Amino acid sequence: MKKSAKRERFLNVALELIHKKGFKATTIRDIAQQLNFDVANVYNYIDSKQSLLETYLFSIQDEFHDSIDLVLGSTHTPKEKLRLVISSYIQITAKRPFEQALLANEWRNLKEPRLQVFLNRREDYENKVKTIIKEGITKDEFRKVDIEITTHTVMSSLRWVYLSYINPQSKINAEIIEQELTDFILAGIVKT
Amino acid sequence: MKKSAKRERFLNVALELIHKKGFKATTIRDIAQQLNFDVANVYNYIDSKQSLLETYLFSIQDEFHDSIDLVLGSTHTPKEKLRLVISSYIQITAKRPFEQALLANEWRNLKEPRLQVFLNRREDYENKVKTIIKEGITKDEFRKVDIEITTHTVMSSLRWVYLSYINPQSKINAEIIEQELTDFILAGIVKT
DNA sequence: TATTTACATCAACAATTGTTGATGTAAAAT
DNA sequence: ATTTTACATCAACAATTGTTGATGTAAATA
Repeated sequence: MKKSAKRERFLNVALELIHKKGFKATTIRDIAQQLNFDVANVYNYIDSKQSLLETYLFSIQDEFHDSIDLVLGSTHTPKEKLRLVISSYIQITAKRPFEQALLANEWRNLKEPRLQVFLNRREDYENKVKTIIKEGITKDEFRKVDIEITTHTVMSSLRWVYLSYINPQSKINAEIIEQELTDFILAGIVKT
Repeated sequence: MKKSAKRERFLNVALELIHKKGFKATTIRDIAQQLNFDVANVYNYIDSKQSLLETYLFSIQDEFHDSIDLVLGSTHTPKEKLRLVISSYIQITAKRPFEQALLANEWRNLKEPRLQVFLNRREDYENKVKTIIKEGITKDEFRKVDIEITTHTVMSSLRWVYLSYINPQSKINAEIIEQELTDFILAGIVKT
């Protein structure tokens, strides 16, 4: 699949539609209509409806991995590492809120064997966060929290953020999200 | 619709199936097959596929509202109120993890006008949490956090908990979830 | 200039979907 | 004893679905 301006537009329109209606509820005919062209023409842009979803999900998943790998490879303290992970997570979300929404809500619609690949990769990411938290506890920077629970909680705390970037009438100032969220999460973990 | 033992079983089997496959992906034929009876027989238990989803969602949504109303009507301090809300939220989740999963993932499949009712009611709940946080700030028990962001974060921190009650191979001890989560959330809010 | 490429339309398919009507039967209520 | 109720089966519907093959055209490439 090439990357032309037309294809770029196609992918964006389809993405917003899938976000709005949900993947299953969005038909190829819906996408075609939204773009004002024939149903069959959709297949000049994609191989299948499934592959379309895969494109979105694996692309943004890769970006998340790249960013956390950068942090993991650094020499910062655990506290600084966690702060950086939160920061980069929010930055990616700000840049690609719709794909992040799919990541949160539509991954179930993947089919095997790609679903398994996706889930393994997601677990990888969680394990990387876990590593940071473990290191923080070992180095006595973090309280002796339950690692499983804390990892889940940290991840979940971040998962709603895309909403404030998608919804234009959101009263939430996107700029202060990072500060507030970082404060909140670190307060729950860091030793005082 | 009556409440017989057979209907009870039907609702439970359908619920787990819908949770596992997703609402859209679960067909009436899937449900029938899982129960080992004919497709048409399903309609002796429900009016429509839609109404089935509504049954689950509004039922557990009501329970959440009842429990937070109890807390709001009490004379506790904001900190104690928040602790009670978290506690009752987790208890409901523990009792009805599959319905909680639908609440988190499948509400989009509701159709108008019921979708609007659901969303208004969900906003109501969030506003009730907001009220507690506001009160905590006013009474100087909580830090001067951003109310919108904090409410979202608190709610999101709780939304993953059903996983540990559904997944039997979860390494997470269900008993300590409440303690850890309460600690985490309060640490992010309470003034020290 | 000749040819490949990207984008577009039309018609049609096979499969899957939620739902209904007709009909039956055993148990419960009258 | 009779009638209603709860639960069950069978066959069939109309609508919607993802996808394909045949065909066209304008622009980019050779």
